[in-house]
Amino acid sequence: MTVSRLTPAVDAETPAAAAAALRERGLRVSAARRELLEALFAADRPLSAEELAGNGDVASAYRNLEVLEGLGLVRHVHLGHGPGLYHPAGREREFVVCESCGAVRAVAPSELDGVRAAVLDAVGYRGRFTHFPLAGLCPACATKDDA
Amino acid sequence: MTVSRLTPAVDAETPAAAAAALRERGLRVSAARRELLEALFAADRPLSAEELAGNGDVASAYRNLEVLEGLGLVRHVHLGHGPGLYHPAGREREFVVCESCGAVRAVAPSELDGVRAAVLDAVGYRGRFTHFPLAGLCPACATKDDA
DNA sequence: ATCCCTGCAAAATATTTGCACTGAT
DNA sequence: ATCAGTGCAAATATTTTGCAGGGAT
Repeated sequence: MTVSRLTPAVDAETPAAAAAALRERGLRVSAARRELLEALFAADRPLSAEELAGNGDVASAYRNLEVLEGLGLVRHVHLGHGPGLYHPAGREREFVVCESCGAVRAVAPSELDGVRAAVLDAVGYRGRFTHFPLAGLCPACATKDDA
Repeated sequence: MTVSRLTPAVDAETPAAAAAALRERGLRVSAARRELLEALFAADRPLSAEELAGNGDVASAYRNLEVLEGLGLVRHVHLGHGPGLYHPAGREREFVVCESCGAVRAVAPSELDGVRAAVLDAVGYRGRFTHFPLAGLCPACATKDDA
């Protein structure tokens, strides 16, 4: 998927709202999709396709997540070496990860505006930490200075 | 490898120096390792294990890169979804990648000290962009505002 | 001579794709 | 009734691991 990056977040706050968004586009709301959305919105953290598939088919989960991401209903983030992790796009979040202990902080984008300004100043890029997180050492690991 | 993150960079500037570092630790300098180091130091950009293996065995390339990384002679970076890319650790670099066009900037760590300060201020982490790059939109893509 | 390293095969992990059938509309 | 979506199998991509033979020391 390339289009997902170009699609603005759709602020669907519930599985029902997301289902409605699917129907609006002429897409179908199957049992698998309903269960996927249910799991997605119930979670308090980003989940892998495997976790989201539950009993169901993982390949379908990937396909459906791709569709939902294309519609801007869902996003995924890569926190380290594991599988991509999916979450509702409406919950606008950016991620900070500790490379030593793996601790993840999910923060509101506004919390990283100072970082964005510094990145712009340093290299001219507009920093975005939704797909790949900001990496570093958390306070505890930085103190241990073992990394 | 977990140890690689804990190992300081060794400033070997040539394949011969790296080979010497291997011998110092009682490790052997095989043809495969020599060729690997040759390719690694000759490259002007980080290369994948596959590229570095050339004709040789990819599994051995991975194993050897892991060893070299454990000694602090080599590092790898993940720029997007492809394979990890390896480069000599002596060339201290951090990476900035455009999520839209894939453009990569390799910069001296000092260029990102301002960013590090902002990250520390915002979330208390010590930013490090050697293993996972700083992600965002390059000036051209940010202007197109298509992402 | 020792034993680290190699090369091949196979497994593990993450993701994608082909295909025939089924179910949402 | 149509055709998007499902579930299974298989392919693809990246990386790791087991093993027996070979080469660096």
